[in-house]
Amino acid sequence: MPEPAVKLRDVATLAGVHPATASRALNPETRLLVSEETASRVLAAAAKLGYRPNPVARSLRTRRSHTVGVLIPDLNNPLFPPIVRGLEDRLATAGYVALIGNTDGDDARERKVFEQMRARHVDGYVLATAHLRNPLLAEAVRAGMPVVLMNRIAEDYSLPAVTVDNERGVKMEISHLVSLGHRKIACVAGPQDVSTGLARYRGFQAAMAAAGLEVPPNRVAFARAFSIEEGRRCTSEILADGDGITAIAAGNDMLAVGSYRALDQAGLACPADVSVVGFNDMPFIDMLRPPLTTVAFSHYQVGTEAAQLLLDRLNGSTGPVKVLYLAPELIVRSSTARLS
Amino acid sequence: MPEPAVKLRDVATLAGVHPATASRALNPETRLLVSEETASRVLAAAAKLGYRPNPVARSLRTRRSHTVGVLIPDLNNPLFPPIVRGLEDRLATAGYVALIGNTDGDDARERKVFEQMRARHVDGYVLATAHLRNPLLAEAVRAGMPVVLMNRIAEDYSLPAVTVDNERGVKMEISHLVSLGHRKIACVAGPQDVSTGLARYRGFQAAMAAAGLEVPPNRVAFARAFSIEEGRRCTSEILADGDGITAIAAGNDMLAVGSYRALDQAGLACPADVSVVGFNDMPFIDMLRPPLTTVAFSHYQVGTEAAQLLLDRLNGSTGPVKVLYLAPELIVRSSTARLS
DNA sequence: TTGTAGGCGTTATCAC
DNA sequence: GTGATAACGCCTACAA
Repeated sequence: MPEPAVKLRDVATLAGVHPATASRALNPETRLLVSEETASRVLAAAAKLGYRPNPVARSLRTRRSHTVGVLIPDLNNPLFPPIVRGLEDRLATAGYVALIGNTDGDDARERKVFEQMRARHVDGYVLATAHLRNPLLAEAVRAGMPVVLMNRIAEDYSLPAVTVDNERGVKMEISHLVSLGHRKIACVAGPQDVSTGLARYRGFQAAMAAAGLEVPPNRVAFARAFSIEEGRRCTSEILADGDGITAIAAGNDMLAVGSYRALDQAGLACPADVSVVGFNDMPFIDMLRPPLTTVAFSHYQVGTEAAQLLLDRLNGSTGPVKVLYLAPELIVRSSTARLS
Repeated sequence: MPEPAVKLRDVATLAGVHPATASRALNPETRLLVSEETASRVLAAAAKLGYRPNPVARSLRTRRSHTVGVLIPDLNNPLFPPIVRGLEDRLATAGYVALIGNTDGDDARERKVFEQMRARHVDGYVLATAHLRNPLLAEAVRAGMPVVLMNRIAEDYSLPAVTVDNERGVKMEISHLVSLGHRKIACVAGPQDVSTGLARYRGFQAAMAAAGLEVPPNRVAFARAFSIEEGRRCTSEILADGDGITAIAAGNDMLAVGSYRALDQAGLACPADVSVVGFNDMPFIDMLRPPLTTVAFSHYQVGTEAAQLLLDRLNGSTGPVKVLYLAPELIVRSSTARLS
């Protein structure tokens, strides 16, 4: 007995009005078109019957699904759950739901998911997939779909976006290391075809230059992915060079964990021999030994702000494109120590 | 220019057939009702125009949204991302998408999310919310909605479910500890109004009894939540009793981390003084110091199996209710050591 | 202020 | 095998 499902007509009948009138009474936007008395009669009838508008029929009519597509590389990356929650929570307050799609950093898969979402008539997209050049962007914009970027920005500032200020975050880390006496600071940079990888590497170079410090090429290594293994590999390479570095700035926390591994393997202690900093302050990273010094920002807020930016577009706001930079915060833990 | 959107009628026109015929040709289920020749003509026309069926219209007509509601306590719990991915991946192969709802363990919020999903006409539910007694279940079943449980089972086996064999997992841990010479084993149990908390506590008592070991009440503490802080509190209580325990079986990995903290505070070393085991083998738990001995199972598979169970129901399968117990695996790391 | 009528795009049920 | 027709539930010009 899958419940008869009460529809608008039933409400109208019970209230003794025409369905059209009931529709107007039920919709806050049009309620003022109806006499207060009938309106309350309709509302009462609806409540009594437990009426729930059929969103499918409504969507067919209004051509809005109240659904947004969210593309992320991988939900298993601990960075994303809080972001997604922020998104969903904020979207929910406006009656929207999120369709989550994982791309695994694979362009083909990304396109497929994108198309499936389009087929489902999502009203807009939130993209957190990080590859810098991406034809999807142009395509979505051309199709008139509202798009918001997360954790990356469009090179030409042509799209609304929310991201942490990566450059500033790295600068805070380098200042911290320098204040501890470190001079020979290495960089385990993230992939350079990814927005965050590039921005943080640039930030590193800028911060070092600002501190008047040299960065010989043998103190920089580029990871092919934000993974522990790549962090380990890059760090090992740098250590093998025998340049006597005393600190490592990793492109994110995962790479920093890889640095831990490499130091272990090389018989070096953190922070006694080498200090390490990460980026992101991802969940549980404070449980490591030693707890990692890193840059934090509100992941949840990235989600809520991105949702808000999209909702603004969805509501027809047509103002200038907003790009939000969230403030980074240096979290000093025990992976950094004064140079002795 | 939000693209004119090609519809069925356009395809029909181009193929020179009636929309109804085009519909039949396009739908694999009904294609055999149409001559092969016209079918291919329609298909060609559709391809040429880039036709995408409007799922909203289709849903209105067929009364199936190809959408399922997934209720979980909190996406930020690292256990869930892999489960959700398993779900989504499997559902996607059948053309379904998941709507994720976080309940935060709050019954009121759970009901709200449940209702919102119902309003969106989800075709079924996957519930991973853990509270044992839950009126939602009866309600959903009464409404004729397919429901599958994850990480818990219905007490009377009345609903399809996927879960790890908690009792067996705990038994493996206790056997492991006993084989290392431990006898005074404490239990930091999870909340008893939660399926996994209860099952693992029962498993603990059963395993201890089977090993012929006593469990005085002062060696058991019940956490009010699966949190680090509760694990710390419970462990501290047990330690304060001065009973000289040599091992702790925690209700899950978070509680085990709390045990680490409490041991630290008490000036005890793990595993030198006290061995600790967790449950779940959650992501990144192997990065702790010391790496945690725990019980693993495929989280991803929990998701895929649950999805499959639901799809079976959705496809009208009406066989007996299946309850799947995934095999647990003991992962021995460095938090357990031979009693010296 | 309220009723009428038509249509959103698709599919199910008839006829032919 | 194919075409015609109606209906899924709702919204919105337009008319009254």
